Parts: sequence; structure tokens; C-alpha cells
Amino acid sequence: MTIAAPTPTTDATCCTPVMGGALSADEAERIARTFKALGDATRIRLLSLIAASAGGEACICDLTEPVGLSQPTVSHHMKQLVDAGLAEREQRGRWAYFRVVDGALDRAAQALRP
Amino acid sequence: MTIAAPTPTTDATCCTPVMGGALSADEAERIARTFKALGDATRIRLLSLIAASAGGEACICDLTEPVGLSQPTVSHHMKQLVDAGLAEREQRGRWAYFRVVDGALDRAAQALRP
DNA sequence: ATGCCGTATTGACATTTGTCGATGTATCGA
DNA sequence: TCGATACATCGACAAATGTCAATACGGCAT
Repeated sequence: MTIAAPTPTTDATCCTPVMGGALSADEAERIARTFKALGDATRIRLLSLIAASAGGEACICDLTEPVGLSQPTVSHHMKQLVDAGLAEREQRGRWAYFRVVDGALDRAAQALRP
Repeated sequence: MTIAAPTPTTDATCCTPVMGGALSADEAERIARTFKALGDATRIRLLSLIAASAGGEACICDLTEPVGLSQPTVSHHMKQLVDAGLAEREQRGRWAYFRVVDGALDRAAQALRP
């Protein structure tokens, strides 16, 4: 058998542009999934905070206070971002470090161009 | 008194990048508002359909059948897109013509760039 | 082994969102 | 003037979403 599909869960939209050609329902669904993850002010702040952190990474404990929300809520939002392919998680000791997936926002932006 | 504020309702996000500098709650809110409008597959299809239409414009009656939803629902989605500054509406006779606001998607994309 | 600390998960809840049918409004043609 | 057409608005409803407190999980230090 062939190599099992990676089943990336993560989308990151990639490449089908909204303009220039009517989109199928599936294509639109994929694109919308990424933007839905970006359609919340808290998640936008989280991405921004992570990117602005030293080393481009941050743990939940670094993020809870700046956004003023509970730890479970921040954890929930980070899971959304990871599932959307916009952030990645790395367990290191007892901390979970998150970073913005390289190029993910660029790919999302490309869906909005010609 | 001074000229009344235009109260543009329309945002179109414009220019504050998510990366490079932690965002304030207000900035994040403004950015998220645009992406929330883009976070629905139907609205993505509507934008795509309008852009792909002759003259870059379409009326509700042109859009209802392709997306397979009721006229009120399509009208509702178009209002969302207009309020977000992504589409513009022009009443012509008894038809309401919609087009994608020029540069709006580009500005949204710029919020995702370095 | 025990306890602490950072996260994830669960359950609950209020709010928001997407959708429709019914109805209102404005415009055009006969 | 009347009816038909295109669209918006209203009211209702189910589903999804954001949030928290409580709890469970896993790694680390003692």
C-alpha cells in the first residue's frame, strides 16, 4: 500500500484564490476555515503576542495575563489556531510552547490576492 | 459644530500588521472583524461569484441559485460583507448590484504580512 | 512516593450566528 | 391603478462559539 495520508488536520488554506474564478463549495470551505480562525480578536492578539515574543515562541502562561482571559480559554484558542494550521505546539518539559507556523499567514493572504 | 463623523461602519482592516509588534485589543478587534466576515464558506463563495461575474458585479438574484440558499439568507450575507467593507452595494432600478470593494481584500491580506 | 506546577479536557452557560418563512417596501410594466 | 418583481427586514429556531470553574493529566523536584 502507499504511504498513509498524513491527515494534516491543518489547512493553512493555501493557494486557491478567492478572486479569479468561482470557487467550489469545498474550496470555499477550506478557505473559510482559515479565516474563521482569524476572525476572533483574542486569537489575533495571541498570534501577535507569540510573534512578538523572544524567539518567536511563547507558552500559555505567557499569554494568559496579556489577553486577560482564563488559562482554559487561552488553551482552547491555541488549539483552534493549531487545528487551523496557523500555530504549532511543542511540548518542552511541562510547558507547551507555541509559535506561528512559518508562511501560514502568507499562504492565507495569498488566497485574497488575484 | 464640526462635521459629523462619517461613521463608516466599513472597516477593511487596513494596515496594522498582525506580526511585528503586539497588537492592542482595539487593533485586534478591527482586524478580526474583517476576517470574521471572511470566515464563512458562503460569503467566500459570494465574493468569488461576484468577482467572476461579467462586469465584476452581480445582483442577489444572480447569487441565490449558485449558493443554494434562500434570498433572505443571501441578502443577509451580503449585508455582512458590505458592513465589513469588503463589498459595496448600488441600487439600480429594482436590482441591487454588488461588487467587491477595490483593494479591500488586498488591505486585508496586508494585515497578515510581516 | 508525594506534591506542585503548567496544560488540557469536561461540563455548563449565555451569546452569537446561519438559516428559513412570512411580511414589508420600493420600482417597474401593463 | 394594479400586479409583479427584487430586495430588505422581522421573528423564530437550531447550531456553533466564547467563556469560565472544576477537574484530570503529565512532568518535575523534593
